[in-house]
Amino acid sequence: MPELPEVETIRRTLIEKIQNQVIEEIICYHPDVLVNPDGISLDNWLIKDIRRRGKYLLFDLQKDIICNPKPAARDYCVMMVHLRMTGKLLLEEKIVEPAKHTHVRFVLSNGGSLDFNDTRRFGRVTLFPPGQEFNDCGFATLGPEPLGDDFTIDYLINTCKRYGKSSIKGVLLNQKAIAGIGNIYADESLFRAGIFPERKAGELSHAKITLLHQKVREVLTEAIGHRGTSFRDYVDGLGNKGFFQLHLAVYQKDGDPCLACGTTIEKIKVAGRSTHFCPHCQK
DNA sequence: GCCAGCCTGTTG
DNA sequence: CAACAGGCTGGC
Repeated sequence: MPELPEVETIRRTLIEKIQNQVIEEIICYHPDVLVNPDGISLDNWLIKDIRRRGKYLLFDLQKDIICNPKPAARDYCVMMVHLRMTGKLLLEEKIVEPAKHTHVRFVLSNGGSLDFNDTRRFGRVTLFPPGQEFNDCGFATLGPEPLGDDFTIDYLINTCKRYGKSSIKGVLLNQKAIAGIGNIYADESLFRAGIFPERKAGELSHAKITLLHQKVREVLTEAIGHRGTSFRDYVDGLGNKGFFQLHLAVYQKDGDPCLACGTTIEKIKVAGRSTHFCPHCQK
């Protein structure tokens, strides 16, 4: 479900509320969802920081030891959360009965909890010893952050060359090429850049790639500004919806007139995903 | 590349 | 009832 702007919005809502809180206990209600191959302790972790990389959230945890001048490696860990399609992280102010699809609960020192809830159960919470999060191969092979300095026009030109036979939409969705773009923002970026989603990446002119680079950053930045897209069930860490669905041009707009030219928006399948585009504006 | 598979829920 | 859903992996 959530793409970069949604995951970033969740990160921001959570860090404000629970940085420096202690996870007193991690309770797992469904064994598949919490992955802990190193048998990391499930209690008394101080939340030092919450970072995002692509669609992953990384919680930097430190053992809550009051006077410990020489912390050992086992006093630190990284908790990686991937929400996949329907995952949510929801703060509860008090301890309540776990919801139907709450699979992992983080009991907090403020008397509440952070609940990992995921209807389709594709998402995962994985615990790693410090620095070992790269053992998750999806994480290890992530491309650059599209809003970061490494995502340059030259990088996108070279990446389009490297994945030249693949559709440009396939490149945008490929997490090894660029981290964090999903189906909504791929379609919206391609509309703004005027590129037909099935165009081979290798055929695009440098001018078009430059425009796409700009539009990818523009769409993601605007979407973060609107706190993400709540198309079906996305909510942030406080249960609030985003607003970027009010600014979508093509995603889920098939049958509607294009706001730019009036041509009917179409829906096709590209790179295995439903794809929305304007046949007049996108070539 | 594509496509099934992982899951449950919603929509047509 | 079938088709589809914001993601990703692994097997051809």
